[in-house]
Amino acid sequence: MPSSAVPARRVTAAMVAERAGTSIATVSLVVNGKDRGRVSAPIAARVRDAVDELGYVVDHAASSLARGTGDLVVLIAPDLSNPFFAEVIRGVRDTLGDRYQLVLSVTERGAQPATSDLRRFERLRPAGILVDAPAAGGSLDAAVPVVLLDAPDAPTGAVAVDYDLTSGVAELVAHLRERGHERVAYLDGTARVATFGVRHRLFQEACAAAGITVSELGARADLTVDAAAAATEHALEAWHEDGVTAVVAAADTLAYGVLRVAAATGLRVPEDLAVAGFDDLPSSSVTAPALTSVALPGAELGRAAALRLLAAVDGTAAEPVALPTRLVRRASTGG
Amino acid sequence: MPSSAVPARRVTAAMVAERAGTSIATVSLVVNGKDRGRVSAPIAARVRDAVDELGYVVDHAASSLARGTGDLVVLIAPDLSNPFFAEVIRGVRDTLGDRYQLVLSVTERGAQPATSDLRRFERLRPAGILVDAPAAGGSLDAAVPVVLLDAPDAPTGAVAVDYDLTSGVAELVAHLRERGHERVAYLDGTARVATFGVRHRLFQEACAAAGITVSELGARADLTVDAAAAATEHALEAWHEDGVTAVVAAADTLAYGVLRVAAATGLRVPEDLAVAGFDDLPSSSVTAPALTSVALPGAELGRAAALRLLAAVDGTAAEPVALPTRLVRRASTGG
DNA sequence: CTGAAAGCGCTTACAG
DNA sequence: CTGAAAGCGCTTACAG
Repeated sequence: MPSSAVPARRVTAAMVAERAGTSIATVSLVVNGKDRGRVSAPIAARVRDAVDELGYVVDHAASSLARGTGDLVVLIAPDLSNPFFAEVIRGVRDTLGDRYQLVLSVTERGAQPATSDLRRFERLRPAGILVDAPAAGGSLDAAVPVVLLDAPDAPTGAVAVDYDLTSGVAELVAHLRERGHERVAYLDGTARVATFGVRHRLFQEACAAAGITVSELGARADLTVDAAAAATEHALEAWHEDGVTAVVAAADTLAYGVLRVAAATGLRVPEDLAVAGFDDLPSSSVTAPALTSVALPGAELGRAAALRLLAAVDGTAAEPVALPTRLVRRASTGG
Repeated sequence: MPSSAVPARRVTAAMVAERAGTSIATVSLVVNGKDRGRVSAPIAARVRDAVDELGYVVDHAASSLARGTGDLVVLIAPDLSNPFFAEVIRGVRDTLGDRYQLVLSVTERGAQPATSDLRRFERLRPAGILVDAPAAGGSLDAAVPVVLLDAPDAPTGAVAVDYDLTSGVAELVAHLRERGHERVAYLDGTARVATFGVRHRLFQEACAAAGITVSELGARADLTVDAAAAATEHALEAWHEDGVTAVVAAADTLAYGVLRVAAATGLRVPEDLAVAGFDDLPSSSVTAPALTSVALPGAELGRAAALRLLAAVDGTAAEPVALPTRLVRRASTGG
């Protein structure tokens, strides 16, 4: 039989009640664990048996309609392909436990989560919504608890978890300084995400403080290796003429593009051009050469966000946080 | 105001009906586009105005309860962090259009989607479920249409879309043969996924046919760079003593681990050891050296799967497919 | 063309 | 301790 051709009959609470010789109300109490002191032990046992025998599962639509809210938690993110998110998801899931069911949603290619995405998911009556790297400036309130991840421009009062990039950036700039770089270029992302703005700004400030000049000849690209490679190809000669000896990219993925072009044009990394990124993706240890990067611990971000969502669901307040970051030195900057 | 502290009031069809001076039934017809010839133009217009003014959105729980099914499509996958999935997702989304809303679910770390995952999502009354790389042997029927992706062992009759790996593997083996390899090792994945079994088997068969010996000293690892590196470290010396000159990994991620260990131990790739993988991930063009890989076109897989799900939803039958694959030659095997 | 009403499958006071 | 009943917000015959 085709697995999709013979829809099994849906088992309802009424069927369970009939089999257990009791009422629907009692079934509901038992399956929701609200039977303590409300249902006698023998009846509860009969209900549980019937549930097992019939394979009953509470219908989500009916339940969340009656209750007003369900057990779904939605995580909206711009780009799940970034291995960084696997970590975030793991962190969220671990803290959510199995009282809640996590589902993910990716925005259209390149777009940041916006209010419209939130609206679309409010319909589902989720217990809460997590939004990663929301579009800058959008008002993101909803009829359900919302926690923002990596949203340094979140409006005051919004529940948000962020990275404190100052430590990581300071280490990066000190490292570049140590390696003798005096003139560097910055390869930014094109996405209008606040965290990119912060990375760029902090980097500029730290360079200024350390006496490093950031070349006017910055470039920007979509968050793909190909786009970054194209942007680099375009800018490389100008960088060289401008005396640039190092490129810092707003994300590891962008830095990969720089590495690819360097390899293709015979440029030695780090001797001719040092390269560094942000994220410290797993693959950054196997690029040619291995990539120096400001590590952004994804699982911790996910954990912190989930904790705050749970608090919001319970009506408890939670302080915003900023997680510390650090530099991972590798061959692309001479270790 | 905290974005999560002041839940906006939910707008219902009753509120829209009152504002438009009509009934709930009429509102339902209009918002669902079923008003042609059933609702007069002026009333329909008033309803639409009221919808806009109030920002009404049909409640998903109520709607799918009344209708029996909703507009959600669930994609269950073992590992979204693999950039391969970004492509699959893009393909699914593009063909689904916006009549359906796609949500994703990742299984617990390392686990393949199983029947229990299906059960959990049936509750949501989705229009259909897509399951990528399901656990081998599980019966995966559900009360909703299900399409399997990358499930070469799917029971007859199940709707599945797969890769035809024979062409890609044949090219890979011919390429290795051309480069003079006579003894190779295979680094398998540990996940009990059918597609891995197929890759391994086809590779062995093709090698046998081409007169290449596959070393008994195979290894296996979880689908992470770290795990693959550990497995490689463990096996490397034995491979060398066994006369192995090339390693083929069941996935690019695994091949990355081999590359890392090779680099760390001063082994030259491909001179001392050639390396190849499956997937052709975007980052495979920037590894050290760039990785030869059997390309598995993710977006096409997603598109094919979504098409078949739409057919199943409409009650139409659809033939299973096997998408063609090919080899991408790069430096890790001497191009 | 329009709306009152039944019903989707639950949960939760409420009365017994 | 137990169950009848109202209600969650829709959709869809059905009667007008």
